[in-house]
Amino acid sequence: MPDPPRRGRPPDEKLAAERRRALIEAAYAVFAEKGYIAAGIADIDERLDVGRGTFYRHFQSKREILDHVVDHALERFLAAIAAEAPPGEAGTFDEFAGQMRRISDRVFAIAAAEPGLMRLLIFEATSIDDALTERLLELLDTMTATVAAYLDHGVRAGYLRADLDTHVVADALNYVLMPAVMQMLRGTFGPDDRERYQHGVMALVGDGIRR
Amino acid sequence: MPDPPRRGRPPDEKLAAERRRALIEAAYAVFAEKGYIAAGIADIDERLDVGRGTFYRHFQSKREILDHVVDHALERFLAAIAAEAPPGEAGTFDEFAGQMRRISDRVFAIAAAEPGLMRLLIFEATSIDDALTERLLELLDTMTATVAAYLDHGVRAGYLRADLDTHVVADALNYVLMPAVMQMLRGTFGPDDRERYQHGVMALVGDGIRR
Amino acid sequence: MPDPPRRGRPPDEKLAAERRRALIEAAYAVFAEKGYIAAGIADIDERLDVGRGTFYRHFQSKREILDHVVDHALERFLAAIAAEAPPGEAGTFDEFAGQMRRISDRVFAIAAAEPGLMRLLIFEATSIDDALTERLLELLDTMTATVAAYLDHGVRAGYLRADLDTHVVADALNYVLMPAVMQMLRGTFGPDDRERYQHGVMALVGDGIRR
Amino acid sequence: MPDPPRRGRPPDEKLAAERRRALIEAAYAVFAEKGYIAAGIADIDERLDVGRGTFYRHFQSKREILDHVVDHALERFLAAIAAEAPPGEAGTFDEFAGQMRRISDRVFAIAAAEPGLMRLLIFEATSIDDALTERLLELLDTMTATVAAYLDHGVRAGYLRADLDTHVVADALNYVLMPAVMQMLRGTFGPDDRERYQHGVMALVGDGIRR
DNA sequence: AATGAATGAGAGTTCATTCAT
DNA sequence: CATGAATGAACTCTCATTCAT
Repeated sequence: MPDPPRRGRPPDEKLAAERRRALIEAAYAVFAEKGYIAAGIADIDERLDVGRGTFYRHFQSKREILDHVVDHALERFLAAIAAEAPPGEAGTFDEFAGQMRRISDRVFAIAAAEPGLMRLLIFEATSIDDALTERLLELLDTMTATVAAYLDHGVRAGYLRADLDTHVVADALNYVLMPAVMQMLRGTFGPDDRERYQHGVMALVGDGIRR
Repeated sequence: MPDPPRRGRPPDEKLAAERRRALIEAAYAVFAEKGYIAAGIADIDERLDVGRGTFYRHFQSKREILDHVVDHALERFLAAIAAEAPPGEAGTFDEFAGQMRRISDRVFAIAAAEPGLMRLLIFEATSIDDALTERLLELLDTMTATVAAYLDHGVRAGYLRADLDTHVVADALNYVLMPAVMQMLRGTFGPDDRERYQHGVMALVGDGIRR
Repeated sequence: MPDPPRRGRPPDEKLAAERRRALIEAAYAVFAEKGYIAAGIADIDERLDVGRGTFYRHFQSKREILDHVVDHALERFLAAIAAEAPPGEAGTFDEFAGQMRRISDRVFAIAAAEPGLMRLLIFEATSIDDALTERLLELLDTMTATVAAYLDHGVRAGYLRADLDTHVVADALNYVLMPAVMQMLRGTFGPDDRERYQHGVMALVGDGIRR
Repeated sequence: MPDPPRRGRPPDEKLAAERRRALIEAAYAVFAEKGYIAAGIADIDERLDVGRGTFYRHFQSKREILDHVVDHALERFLAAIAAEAPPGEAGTFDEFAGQMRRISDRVFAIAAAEPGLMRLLIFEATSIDDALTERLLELLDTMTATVAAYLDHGVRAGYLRADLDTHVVADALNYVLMPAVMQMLRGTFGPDDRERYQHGVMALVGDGIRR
């Protein structure tokens, strides 16, 4: 005999998941707009026009939903990096430069689309929690390690200088994105500026790392 | 008609100015330690052992004193840069490199001495206020403009590449300090790391900008 | 006109009654474990693995089911007393003492088996409601009246002192159980203590009431 | 030179102490009326017509002020006992009986004056906190130990039975007050009832413990 | 001029109860 | 008839700010 048909309204897990998603989205929007600390649970509820307690059906606390918002964001960054072909694909410096270019394009695209998210991640995280700060720093470490892997391959393949301190260079390359990101937050950074910026950095760094 | 002569003991303006200074200093220490948001007016008052209301005799709000604290901090950064000999002094690339090195030494020294201040400026400012964010970004602009002036001189003097996009390079140079600053905030960045970092960056960038 | 014959499956009254019973039992367990105030409707529902709303199909409020839980408990106490042979059965003081002993044994047994229930009845009831307090006090009155009936019989039968204030003595006898009950709630009252306690009380009171 | 005169409004510790006292009193009244759990901080504030935050200037939490309310109450009980002449003063059974009588008079007086307090202590304490329950049980232990000391003296002095289990009897004597206290909470226990009760208990117990 | 007691809006969170499905 | 998602009032507690002294 199969499971007896359960009485009543089925738990509709899709609905619950959808609510969670909607709440995370609303929280993301509110956090991005006002900042995590200034934002209130009420702002999130009002954005969805739900009651005060609904939030707490789905998340234990304000702090918890922040983790989900951050998860969401980190996944996007990691995807932006992982979408690129692996280091081994590049046989020449120009191919390598193309890889770097595409990764930075994707990061820029995220920053352009979601400046509030960047602010939340880069600037507010450290005010909130050691755990959160640590997660963010781990993301940066991951990005550094990824770029370092591309550099290491370049050294082995012979198109980058043998004496590169690849870890330092990778760190610097990552952070070199920051002035552009910060100018995006100001709203004074259009596609032309971005083009100019990427080109300038490559011209600057290119000779420094090329063999 | 001039102000009528005031009766009684004149309000001691020097004393009031001193109080203000002391309050700003205390606020500086408290904000650096706990962060602006987590800090309370009470913390500031207690540090000076004055009553709760005294604060409001000298400042209109918590937000107002933050401006003065930030003034204080920005001055230090600007002084760190201004202390260096003007661009015109450097006649060779090596002299220029020495200038850059000394500026970055001073910035590192501030960051090492006052990590809380860095956190406040870099990470918390944007959570608080658009006006404050704007001020911070202006500081970055000033730093960029300053470094760009050194670069422009180098181009004119002939020891830097003629085709440098000096503004972009200056931006990037400034932000290249950031990974180091962030690692300082984590407490995982000793003097050796700093030496290695500065050296690595210079090796990387040197060839890129030198003529 | 009689009720028109209902269409469809008749509401299964037996099933509904069973649900009620199960809910009361679950509430009993939950209230005994966590206390009425700390307990939530959710705890009751979860214990039966039913939905949140089911509770409200059978009871109007948290307060209402408490009445039923208390009913249940009071019945057990009354049964503990009623199980004893009626006063008329005892012809001698020793027989009377045996009756008292057996009644107190039964009350102790309930307390030992269900300390949470005792806590609910004795200590929490009065925090909740005047109506509930009143019901509890009526139980005590009933117990007093029952014991007084045993005493009255003993006076008439001649084995107890003629000048006993039977109501006062009955009251006192009931409450003399309390120190033991309270020590049970503390967990510092084993069977030996109970034996010693009952024996001590009987030695104390025996001479006071015996003719 | 003496301490320089401090500027500003002096801390006026008397005022603060008075506020504390007033708050404890208000809390006592509110807790006695509605019970600790049902009472809100707002009730206390409104009773004194002060703002919401004033409470928290003087007490860290709702739980903390309860401790002070309970302190207050326990002191009264201990004073009621300590006011009696020490055990050694009684040379005869009648003098001993007088001592017991006066102690119980004082306890009754407290219960009559403050039924809500009794309810709070006896009935609600155990719902709140293990720490509070423990404190209450310690009070009961103290009362038991005190009465046991009177009994022990009586045994040594020869006017009480040599084979008394003094601890058990003391426990029972203490709790024998309870029916009266509970009836006071119902408001159905006037001075006559009390007289009758005390007399009845003494008649009952007197023969049981007297030599 | 300085004090610190007082304020009260607003925060995050809980939970008995309702009701669309 | 059962369900469980949704509700929202009420809770305890915080803290920037005010003001009588």
